[in-house]
Amino acid sequence: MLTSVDPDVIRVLGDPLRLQIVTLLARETLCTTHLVEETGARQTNLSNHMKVLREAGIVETEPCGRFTYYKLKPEVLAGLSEQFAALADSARTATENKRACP
Amino acid sequence: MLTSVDPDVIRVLGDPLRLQIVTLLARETLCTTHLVEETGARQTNLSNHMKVLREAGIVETEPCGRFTYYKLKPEVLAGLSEQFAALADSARTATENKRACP
DNA sequence: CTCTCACATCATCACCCGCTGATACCAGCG
DNA sequence: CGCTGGTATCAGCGGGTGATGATGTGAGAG
Repeated sequence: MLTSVDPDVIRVLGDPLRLQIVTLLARETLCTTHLVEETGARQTNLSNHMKVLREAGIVETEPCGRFTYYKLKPEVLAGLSEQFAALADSARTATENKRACP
Repeated sequence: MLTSVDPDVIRVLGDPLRLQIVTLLARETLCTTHLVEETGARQTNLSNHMKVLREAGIVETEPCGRFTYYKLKPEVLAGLSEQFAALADSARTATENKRACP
């Protein structure tokens, strides 16, 4: 399969702050306040990034009183892992598949 | 390990054109001319992206006469795959690790 | 030797994107 | 209820980034 990885998800994870958020969320479920403390970013900035992550389907929200908890969707990361593994696998055999010079 | 994935590599792969290039190179080793044909992008544009991919350590160049062949470095993709797998694994158990509301 | 082609580099421009401040919304609590 | 605090949304600004054209370099053909 010519499974090209979904560029959107990768682009979303390409931002350093968002990647930090994802790394934090991979350890524990956190709410916005915690993320503000951990990252040092402004709340409004965080909220923006969380929206991006939400729309990319990487995180889920879970309201708890007036707090909003975020947790990762492991299957998305697992999917990425698989797709990269497939690319790596394909790349290993591609070294010999050299198209002729024109 | 709190192996946060390298943001640089991911950001490089976040660009749709570069991801297309990587997908193509995962199938066969190609030179710039082939990539121009396949992607429809300008040569100078391609060369820019190839430079980015080269500096990110994702591809290797192999001169062949006056042509330059590019091939992927599978270990980079494999590393990404592992790191995402680790994140996904960690995320699966993180759902219960909910930090208390402040 | 010279000319041509493949490729890389440089400088420039325009545009997208993330950061910021202001503001609206919603849930508890008194 | 009204107030307070946590969160989301919106408009605007500035910097980073990708696309483009001109130019340089090096290898092979004639």
